[in-house]
Amino acid sequence: MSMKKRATLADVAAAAGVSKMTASRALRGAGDVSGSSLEKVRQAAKDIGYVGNHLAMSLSSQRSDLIGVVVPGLTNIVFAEVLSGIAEGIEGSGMQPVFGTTDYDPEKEYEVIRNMLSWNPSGLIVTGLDQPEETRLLLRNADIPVVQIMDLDGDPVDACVGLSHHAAGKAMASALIKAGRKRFGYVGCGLDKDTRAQKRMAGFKEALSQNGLGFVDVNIREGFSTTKAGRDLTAQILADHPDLDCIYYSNDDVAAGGTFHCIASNIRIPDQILLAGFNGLEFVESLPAQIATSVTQRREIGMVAAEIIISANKDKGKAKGKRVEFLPTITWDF
Amino acid sequence: MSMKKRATLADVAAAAGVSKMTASRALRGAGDVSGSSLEKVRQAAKDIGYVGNHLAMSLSSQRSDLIGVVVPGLTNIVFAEVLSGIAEGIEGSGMQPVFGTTDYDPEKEYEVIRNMLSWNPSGLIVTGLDQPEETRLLLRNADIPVVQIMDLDGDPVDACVGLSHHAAGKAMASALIKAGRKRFGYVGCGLDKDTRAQKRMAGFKEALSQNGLGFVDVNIREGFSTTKAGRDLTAQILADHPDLDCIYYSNDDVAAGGTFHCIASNIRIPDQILLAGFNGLEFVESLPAQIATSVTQRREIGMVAAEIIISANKDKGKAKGKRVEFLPTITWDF
DNA sequence: TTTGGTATCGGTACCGGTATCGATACCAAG
DNA sequence: CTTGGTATCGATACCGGTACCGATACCAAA
Repeated sequence: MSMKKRATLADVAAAAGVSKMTASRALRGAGDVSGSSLEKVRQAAKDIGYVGNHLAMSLSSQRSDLIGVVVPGLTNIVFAEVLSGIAEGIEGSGMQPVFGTTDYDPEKEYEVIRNMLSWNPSGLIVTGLDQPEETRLLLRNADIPVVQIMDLDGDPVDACVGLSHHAAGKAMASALIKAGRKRFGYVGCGLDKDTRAQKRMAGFKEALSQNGLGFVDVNIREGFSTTKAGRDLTAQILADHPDLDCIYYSNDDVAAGGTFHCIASNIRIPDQILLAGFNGLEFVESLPAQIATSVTQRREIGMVAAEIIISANKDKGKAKGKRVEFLPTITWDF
Repeated sequence: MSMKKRATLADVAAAAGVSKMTASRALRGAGDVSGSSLEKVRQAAKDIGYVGNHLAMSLSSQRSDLIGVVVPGLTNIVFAEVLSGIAEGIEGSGMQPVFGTTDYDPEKEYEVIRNMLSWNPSGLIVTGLDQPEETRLLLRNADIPVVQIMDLDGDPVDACVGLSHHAAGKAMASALIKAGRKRFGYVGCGLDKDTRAQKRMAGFKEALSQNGLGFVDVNIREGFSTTKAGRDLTAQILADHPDLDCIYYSNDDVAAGGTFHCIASNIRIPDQILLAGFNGLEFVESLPAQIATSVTQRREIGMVAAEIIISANKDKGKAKGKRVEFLPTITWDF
């Protein structure tokens, strides 16, 4: 039973009493097949339990129904949500996502992309715009639609979908200044590798200095963004500077930790101190204390990226160099 | 430039002055190649920028370096972490994960698995044990290693890695009873589809009734597990039963919402009420109030599943029917 | 009746690799 | 000098589909 090889198109054709080609056309819904043989082939395929072989199909037709997705990692819910959006975007198109993670390591990213290209994917979705030139060359020469996501601050290889993190940081700073805050701290994780968090911080800093302000203190840790790190770093920065009236965090996970520290230490939010994160994760609105955040459209970014690739495959050159911006909105009733 | 087709093995062979076969052997590190031609081929490949074609390789060698992963969805961090573990487990093996989401829909699951099989994957990782018979047949006939993950309560098709949710629910109930709690409530989301949450609840209920206890109230909502739902449902159940001294949640996300409600409403945790979740997500230990949870090893489950598939491919039949249990531990200083 | 167009089908040559096996060269042993 | 073993290499036949083009049948128009 298990020794029996999987049925091939030839088996189906034989069972239906037609040629391989007719069987192929019938199952694909390509034309030039009479109603009667179409029915015969379909029935035969069902009887035999024919499954088809994407490998052979892709090789011979030179296109692969595979979409490569490259993200830094999946420990952060943000990229999981992007993947989820991609999965939704390709729904019904018959495509399959293949993914690879880079751990924010450019060399690993290069290898992952290289490896993906060897599957002849119909498109590539890559996180960020800050690839080294060697990687960009790889992408450009791939001759398939490439969509870079999550970031708009930079020079895209082809299409891109996302937001300007620099602008997002700047906007948040402006909002916080307008809210009357004066003594700013910054708390973050993984700033050494996460270029988008760097850009937000830079934008934030720029807006501060345009208003004659600056960070009173900056507390950064390497490694993953965790709630625990946020709580610890916040305790630390507030021990050093009890008079801070605002902290900007690298993202909501870290900001949540800050929130928890303040609640546990009876520091009143937002009267005494205002906390601001980034992403607009689901739990933020339910926190027992209100914090500010920039809501990003992660699912939508994934969806649109997937759709661009699909439409670029249907209509060659259609989405060339397309650029889609999802402006983040700041949640806070200033 | 972009019209130029990708270099093939034949191009490399020509450039190196050897036959296709020798080039193939050289690049794969298979034997029967002299040092000099090995060097020539490697150099030629590098010069040309040869990338290789997994499609052709897989088709001709009849194995595919692809591992199919089927999860309910990626909106929940739990499955994202499993994927992350899988990515780590296959690190360095040259395999690539392809994933598909089912949205807890059995029919969609069937289609996704079917579609994946057509890529001739070297293995399949599928979430849960509760597939309908038709799907099980598909998996059994696939004649590749299949690992079902996250659940052990049931009859696996082949190998399985995970935990008993029924036992986990029971264990949590026992612990809470031992802690002196008497009036139990239950709050959950998506119980209609999530069979593992159902099993936890059933186990919990069983332990309660073995101790002459029961749920005072149960508040369930369809749809995703969100913090907001947890907060709302908790407010509701406590409005109806202000005297509950313990609530069991379908998972940590929902439990976090409950925690936030209690903090915002000045309900003392854990004196007045003890909250218990499931999963042991990272943020739980940093919450401003201590809640109980069962810590599951999600990354490890993914890693081990991936490793089983890899070893099963190296050593045919090696991991047949293997079963690995990751006992969850309850975090609470009872 | 001849001509030509349309609908339906099948033969053949690939797609880009690998498995298999036979060929060749070269050297040590008999 | 013959024999046999080992190292190296290439020709050929696939893997399971699809693209391309030619063949056939049938019917309407000339």
